[in-house]
Amino acid sequence: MLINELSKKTGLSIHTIRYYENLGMIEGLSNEKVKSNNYKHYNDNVVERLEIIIEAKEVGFTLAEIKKILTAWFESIDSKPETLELFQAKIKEIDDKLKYFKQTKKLLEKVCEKLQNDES
Amino acid sequence: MLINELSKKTGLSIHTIRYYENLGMIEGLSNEKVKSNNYKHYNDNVVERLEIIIEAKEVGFTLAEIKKILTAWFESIDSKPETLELFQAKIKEIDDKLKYFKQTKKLLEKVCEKLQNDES
DNA sequence: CATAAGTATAGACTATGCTCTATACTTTGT
DNA sequence: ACAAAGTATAGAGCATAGTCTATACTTATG
Repeated sequence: MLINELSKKTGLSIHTIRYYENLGMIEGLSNEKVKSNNYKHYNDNVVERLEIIIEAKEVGFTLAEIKKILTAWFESIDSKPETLELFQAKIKEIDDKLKYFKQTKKLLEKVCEKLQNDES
Repeated sequence: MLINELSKKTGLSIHTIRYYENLGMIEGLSNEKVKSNNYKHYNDNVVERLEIIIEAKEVGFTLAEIKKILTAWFESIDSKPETLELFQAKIKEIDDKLKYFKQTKKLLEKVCEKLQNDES
């Protein structure tokens, strides 16, 4: 598929997709033999990668971190112990964040109660 | 307490604290009657506010959003239905994030497994 | 009492993550 | 064939959240 279709499938803007491609997070290939243009073609793996990017961004990973996740997951070149440690640390971070989320949810619920009481 | 002590208590840099103060998220008062300077004094309420800021930032709230949380919690001026709705929407967002967190944690655990298998 | 350390203010600078514009080329539809 | 739409590349611009520097004043210390 071309970038337009990829954009529609993922909900990401064409600009954003190109930005991610410039960062080396995804890669489209231009079919040099057949075509006179250099339009890039993206396969389903790219969709999968973008979906992981979206999900990981949602929980606060930086693009640099997500790039490492993708490399470890799809390329598995980077199987140094350091990388394993990085991800184990990240799992711990996620557990911490879960704690914070629950605290903040409680805080917000208290705020809501307070607002409702003030109103009545 | 002065800004230096506040910085030490919260772990935030003096620069960051002043940045938050410029945004109107916290307020220090200079004791105009007694002193010749305009050094600002911060009370324990400011520490509390900064701790809320740190916690809420941790779970991905923007500073603008956190400012509203603080206003609703401490000033309770802003008890418009809109504000209540904002926070109820935020609680829903947090629930969504919890879902994403669990997914991402699973992904990372799989990545770790994969890395460990490749190594062996 | 001189000097080092702390404080205030304004503004410049940085990093991240987009977002948009300009330019140029390619393809598609009528 | 010609206009409209799609694509590529480079680079400018923007929002958020700091971070740092310069300047100037105040306070504390040997």
